[in-house]
Amino acid sequence: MTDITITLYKGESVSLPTGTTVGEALSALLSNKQRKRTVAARIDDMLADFTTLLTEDSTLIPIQIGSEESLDILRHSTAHIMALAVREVFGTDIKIAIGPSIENGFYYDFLRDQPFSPEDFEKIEKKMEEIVRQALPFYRTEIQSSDAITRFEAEDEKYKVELIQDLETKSVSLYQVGEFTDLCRGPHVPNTSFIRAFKLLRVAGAYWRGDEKNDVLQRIYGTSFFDKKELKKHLNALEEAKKRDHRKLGKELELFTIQEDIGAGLILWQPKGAQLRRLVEDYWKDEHYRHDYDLLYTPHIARQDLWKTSGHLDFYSENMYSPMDIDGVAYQLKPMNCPFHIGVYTNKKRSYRELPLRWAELGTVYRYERAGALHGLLRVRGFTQDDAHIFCRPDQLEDEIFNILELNLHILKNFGFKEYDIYLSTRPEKYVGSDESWELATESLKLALEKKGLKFMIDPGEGVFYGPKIDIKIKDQLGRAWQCSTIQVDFNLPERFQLAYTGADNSDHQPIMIHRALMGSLERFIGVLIEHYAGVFPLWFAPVQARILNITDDQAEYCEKIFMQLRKSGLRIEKDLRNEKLNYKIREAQVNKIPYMLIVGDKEKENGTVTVRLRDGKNLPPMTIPDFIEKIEMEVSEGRGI
RNA sequence: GCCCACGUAGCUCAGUCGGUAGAGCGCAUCCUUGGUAAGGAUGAGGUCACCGGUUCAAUUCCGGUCGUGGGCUCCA
Repeated sequence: MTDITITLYKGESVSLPTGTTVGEALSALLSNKQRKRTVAARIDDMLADFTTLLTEDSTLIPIQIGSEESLDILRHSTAHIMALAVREVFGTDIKIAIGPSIENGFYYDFLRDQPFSPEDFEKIEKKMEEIVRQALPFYRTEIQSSDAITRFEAEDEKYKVELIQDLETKSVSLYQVGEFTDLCRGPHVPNTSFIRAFKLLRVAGAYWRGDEKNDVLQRIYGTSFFDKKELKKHLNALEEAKKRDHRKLGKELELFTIQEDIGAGLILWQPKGAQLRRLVEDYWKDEHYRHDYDLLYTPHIARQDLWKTSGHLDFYSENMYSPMDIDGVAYQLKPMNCPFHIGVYTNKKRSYRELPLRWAELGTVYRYERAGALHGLLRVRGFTQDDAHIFCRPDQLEDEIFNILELNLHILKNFGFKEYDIYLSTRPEKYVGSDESWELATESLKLALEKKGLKFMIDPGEGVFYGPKIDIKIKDQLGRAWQCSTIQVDFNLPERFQLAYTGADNSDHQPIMIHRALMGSLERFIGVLIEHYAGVFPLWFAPVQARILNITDDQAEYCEKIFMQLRKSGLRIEKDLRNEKLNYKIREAQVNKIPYMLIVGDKEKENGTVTVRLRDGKNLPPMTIPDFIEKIEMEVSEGRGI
């Protein structure tokens, strides 16, 4: 038998016989302690288990506990253990589909008539613990695809058969743990004892391969970690997310409500929420004006013919509401603002000298969303986009994109979002516009991103049919990503509406149109803001900035006076002069997350001051009303960043 | 839209194996005037989501509709 050289990445080498397993090689190369923390290895670009045979000189990168990859492997392995447990508890009549690791956990899809209940979860978890205790190894085998098909057909595992058929490979790998053998690419942890901390979280319906024409499967979600502390931390984070849920906080803080008799997906902004929204809107408008945009207002309905011209009736009608008849002419609610902005553009003949035109509007649109997709403020049927359209010349495109990115990040940063996932989506299979224009636009988007020094990923073929786009997902306090900003180049509408400007050569040219939204929609953005801040809004856009609390009725008159004084200065101020104890009033203001409590007793009344309590419990020394106003105004202008 | 679960007072929830319902918070009134996270008493609030069916009787059982939640799908 010949020897091969196995090298540890950035480490030493050993000479071992051909056919040595990865596990054996790692034992030779790593200390006992380190090997115990290793779950698999990377050989070149391939992931391998401990049982993988080494037949040529190789370099091993150990995958150790703590890395992203190790968690992926662990969770994938846990999914297998769950499937094994499910079949041990409920029998092999339950058919298995797929069970991958996902962000923060894993799932496995099963075909079973009855739904899984919480008691079932307990049984499955108990069985899983038993399996884990036995430290069962994962065995990998490679077999001919045809043999695998025969095998799974015999077991009546139709989903597995379908998967293998679609793979169209000669051979497939199988993993066996205990009595359970599954089609799987691997790798897995060496044995089940690595699975130390897991929990099944919920069950939900899912279609086989995500297609609603297929069988509905039951998907059990769970999560898994290498130690109990990490699991606990994760479960706490889930609890925290629940506490921050904008639907819950929206109700508690009286920001918005959705009512059954008004309609699903339609938001009613309550006074506090309306105030919050107004602040976001005003800030947005100010910033746009400062960045040389002009503001538009356009209607909510338009003649159906307009939507024919724009093409929305062809490619967007399933999202549009049925037409209404006005004097025998069909009108439809707008799902987008673009045709209206185009209407402003075509109002007169345009010269190359006036480009770029930057027009912004908080435009309310209505889109049909499937009932099951609706979700609080994040997915609704009527919403207001922070929309803008830029009409420019090709030579202006890159600068315009760059400027949009600047404004975009400036606004997001000011609202406290400092991390993003950025995607550049390129030409899809079906598209309109010339290849040269796609080339130019895609390149401009890319250059602008690079010039701004932004990291981005390319989503090949994921652009809209009318042009390439940049999508920005913002990361919130808990690290969750939300799709908000989008910048899209459009070759379609300028063509459909025959947009033109007169060039320096005195002939007509077609402008490039850019659609963009920074917050996406006010509804979604505010929903994300609520969760990001857990309802504890910074002073500059807190719906209520301060509340006056008197200690006894004796100070009521003085409180009324300073209330009006503060209100007139533009502060968002409330008063609580009820016949309640101070403790009680403080608690309530605290629960309402109000930034400042102005406490007024006899001392303050005599001195013409207020004592300021912050929502973190700290106290400021008594100050006069003008001093307090000045303090607030300073803090607000700092927050607004203008 | 599809699968599963759910819908009881303004809110959070309990309850009725079929005989029209309860708590806490909130609200109102009264007592209390108390300096940094809930003072006390009394009281008013419910077509038990809506529409049908079964039944002597339905909030409870059955069917449908609407809505909500977790997913699938889609997206601002």
